[in-house]
Amino acid sequence: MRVAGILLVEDDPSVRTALELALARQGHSVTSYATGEEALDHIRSRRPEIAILDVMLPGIDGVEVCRRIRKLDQLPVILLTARGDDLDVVVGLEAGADDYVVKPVEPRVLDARIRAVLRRAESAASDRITFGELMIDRGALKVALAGKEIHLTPTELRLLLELVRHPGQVLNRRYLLRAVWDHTHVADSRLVDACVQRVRAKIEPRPAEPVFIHTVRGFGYRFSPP
Amino acid sequence: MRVAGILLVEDDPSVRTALELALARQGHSVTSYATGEEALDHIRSRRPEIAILDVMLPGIDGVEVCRRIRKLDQLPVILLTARGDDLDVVVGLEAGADDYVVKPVEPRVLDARIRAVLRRAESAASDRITFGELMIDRGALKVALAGKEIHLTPTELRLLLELVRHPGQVLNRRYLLRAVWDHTHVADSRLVDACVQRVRAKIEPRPAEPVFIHTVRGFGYRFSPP
DNA sequence: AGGGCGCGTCACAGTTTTATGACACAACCC
DNA sequence: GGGTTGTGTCATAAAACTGTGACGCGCCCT
Repeated sequence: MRVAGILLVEDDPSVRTALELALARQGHSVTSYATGEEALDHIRSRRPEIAILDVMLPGIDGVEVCRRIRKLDQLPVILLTARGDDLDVVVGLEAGADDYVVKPVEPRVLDARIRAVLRRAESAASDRITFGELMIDRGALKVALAGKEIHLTPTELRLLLELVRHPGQVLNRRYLLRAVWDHTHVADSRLVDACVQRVRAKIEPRPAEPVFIHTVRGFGYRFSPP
Repeated sequence: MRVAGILLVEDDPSVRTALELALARQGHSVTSYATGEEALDHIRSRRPEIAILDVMLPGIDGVEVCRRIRKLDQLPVILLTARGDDLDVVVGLEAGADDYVVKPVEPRVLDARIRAVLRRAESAASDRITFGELMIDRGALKVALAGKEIHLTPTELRLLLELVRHPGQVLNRRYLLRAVWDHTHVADSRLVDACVQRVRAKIEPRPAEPVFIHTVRGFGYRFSPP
């Protein structure tokens, strides 16, 4: 059975607990928060596969959380709302939600929706992408250079995927530490550098003059296709 | 739903019509041509968001069309080819294609590829500002003058970004020292001047008569676009 | 015109940042 | 248990960056 890391945001404690329990019973692993702020704070380190957001939240509402998630990520989002607020549906979908579920919801229905959204997201995102000679298959988690498959270790792969997710953008070490490792590390560390070197040694035809992962002195690293 | 203006080049009428229909059904707007010449003739006026090119074409083949498109534009390109011609893949990617799809292709798969390529192109193009000939990409931390990339050191870049953040405003040295450096430096030194000078040497076409960073005697410096 | 002052310029050595390879330890797999 | 692989840390080398201060010029004021 496919299992997903779910980020749940719901302010009503009884609803939250009930959903958490139901989803856990379906085999999902759930992390939940009562407010959008908390969720946004932790989204990078927890790296969920899908977010389920109540629309009515204290502080930042679910639609706004969705909008912000979309700015950072392709993360699929399902919005939860009380029955029959049509306006919400339009706003929610405009904010980039993948699906919309009306409360109260049967756990099995929610589970089906989650799987549908994940399947869709997967088929859209799992296609391999190519940057010149480099092919990355995010579905199969495989990397190939000039048609030859290359073995990357888990950490190396996470690092590469993180860089590739933001092509052309400079990502600093702190960000990478939080995104790829679990921010449980000291701030000053050459860890990122070391891992970048390892990835370069594998994917760069000439590691001393990298064409994919560029060093931006004083700031971080940037993945940009040749 | 996101909709794209697609330029399709395919010589086989039945395949062309089928693809056109399928893509239109996914919500895209499609313009199609049977030959590369026609496509290149019209590419400027139609301004598509993405090109889908069959590799085997009478006259100029798809790879060559791709190469020529790349000379004029950043336009994303997906190549279509018959199954299993590995050589084509390499040549195609060398010509600068963004992705490569083997015929026959499921419309949904092609659609997913299109969206993936567009998403990538979009996120790569964000966060830039231009002042006349000067282009500053804050995401990629790149600066270019008249299309030519210019290397700025970290401090130079931070200084330029700080100035650019307040276009038209005069920023004094004390402010700049605190914003760009770590206010751990002596207030009176030629530090800021020296750095401004270094930036000017790189971005000003005629450093003696600056058009971007102006000196305001007695107060500080002002960035104002020409 | 003369003086005062602010600014531009420059070279370079000390400092900071990154690359690289070695190594130790942990996790994992027979 | 013995070997293999993955990962974080460190030492060192190499490269790049930057502060400094002296000097000269030109602007501005009287």
